[in-house]
Amino acid sequence: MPFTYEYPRPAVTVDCVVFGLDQGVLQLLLIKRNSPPFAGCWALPGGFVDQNETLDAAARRELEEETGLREVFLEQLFTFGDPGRDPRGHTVSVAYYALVRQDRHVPQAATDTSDAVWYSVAKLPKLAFDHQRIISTAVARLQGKVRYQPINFELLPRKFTLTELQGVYEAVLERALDKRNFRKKILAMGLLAETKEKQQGVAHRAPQLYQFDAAKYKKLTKQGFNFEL
Amino acid sequence: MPFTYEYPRPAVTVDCVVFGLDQGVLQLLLIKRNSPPFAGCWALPGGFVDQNETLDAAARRELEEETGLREVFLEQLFTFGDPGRDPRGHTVSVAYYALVRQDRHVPQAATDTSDAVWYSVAKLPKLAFDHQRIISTAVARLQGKVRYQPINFELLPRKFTLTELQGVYEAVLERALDKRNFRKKILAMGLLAETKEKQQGVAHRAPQLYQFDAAKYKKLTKQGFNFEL
DNA sequence: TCAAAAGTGTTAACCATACACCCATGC
DNA sequence: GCATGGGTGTATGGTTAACACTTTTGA
Repeated sequence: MPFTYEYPRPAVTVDCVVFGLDQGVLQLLLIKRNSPPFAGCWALPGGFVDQNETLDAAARRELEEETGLREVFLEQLFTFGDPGRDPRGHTVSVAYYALVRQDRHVPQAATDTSDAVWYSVAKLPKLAFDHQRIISTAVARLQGKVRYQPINFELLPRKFTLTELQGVYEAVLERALDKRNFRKKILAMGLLAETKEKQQGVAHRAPQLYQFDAAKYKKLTKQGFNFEL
Repeated sequence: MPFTYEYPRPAVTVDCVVFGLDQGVLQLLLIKRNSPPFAGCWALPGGFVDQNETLDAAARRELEEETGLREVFLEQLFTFGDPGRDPRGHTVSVAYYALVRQDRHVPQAATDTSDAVWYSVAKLPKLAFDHQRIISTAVARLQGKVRYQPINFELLPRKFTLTELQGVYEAVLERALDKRNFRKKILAMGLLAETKEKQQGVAHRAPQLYQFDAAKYKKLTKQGFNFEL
């Protein structure tokens, strides 16, 4: 069933840069393309925006369809619309980035069409379209955002150790941080609540588990509090 | 001449939030709409993206067509795509924000169709579509960006006094800054070059005029320098 | 008892803030 | 000579950065 308009329209798609963490290494979820263009290449999960669908909804739908992931942290990144970026014709892509908790990682191998695979951000394969550029934009955004918004928690399980948290910052920022200073600072903010649990089954002193207190963060933010590194 | 596609496509537009400065007050450039929907309402300059046109090019083209402004600072802001935002049908708008130098301000009253008028950001009229929301997003972005990128210079003439520059920061951030600390900090960065000129014809000590040294900024940035407030 | 990571304080350098008076100019 | 904004320095408190050893646990 064809759709006709008085003026030409570019196609509108969404693409998702999905960040995850494995063994303290920043990973990205990619999809193997089965059909042209770029058949056999790796690409970001994404697809066309449906009629009367919000952009956020389209991104979430495509993410679930292609990777099985849902209820993740998702934010709009940037819109890419260079005419040459898709050989099939003028396509405007609204890019999103997502952060996936470590314990939800597993991309249901089940999803019919596609193999979704985690790749270390440091060693990405050749990518379809301008997806390499989208990823670079996403990494830069994440590095910037992490300094003034507590979003790194979205990459860890609900309960985590301070060392794990520090590891996320180090993975994202690509530099080492001082352990004592990091703990001092992050605890001084009062956004972490100790749980009564300690990590089990490690061959060394069992570390304390903490939880991020989102309600407290919201409250402090309203009072003009500023999260900083 | 109709254009036909296999699947429905939203229309794609660009909208520009144009910031200017008048007597130290932050202003916005708005267009009076002549035709429905929202005839008689004020709106952001903008329009449809042409076939095989980049988004940036579309934004610049619309800006020039509707306001006569060209060669301004222009950056992508955010993309708004809620299905209800345009009563004519599903329309995705890629919003941009622009900063206009004070000495280029004058929106050629000449541009045929439209009256473009500067409004103080503090006292905006009722706006068409979701343009109020786009503007709020732009103001928030500008306030954030100004702290870590030297973009405020784009709102001043090429040569300006430190008091003028401080005024821009105060207008954008909506709070007073300490004169001595501001000067110390901004001069310490070494991004301002004294010119040999002083401001003329003022009924008090003639202030020194400065210029922003973009080349130096670029060089320092490459070396890892970080502009901060 | 060894290996492995957890946890913990102090000091010194730097940076941010607060604050008030004299200066040059045009009218 | 007066009104107007331009221009300048210091002291204090707070923040960041650098740095090493003891503790707990499981194997």
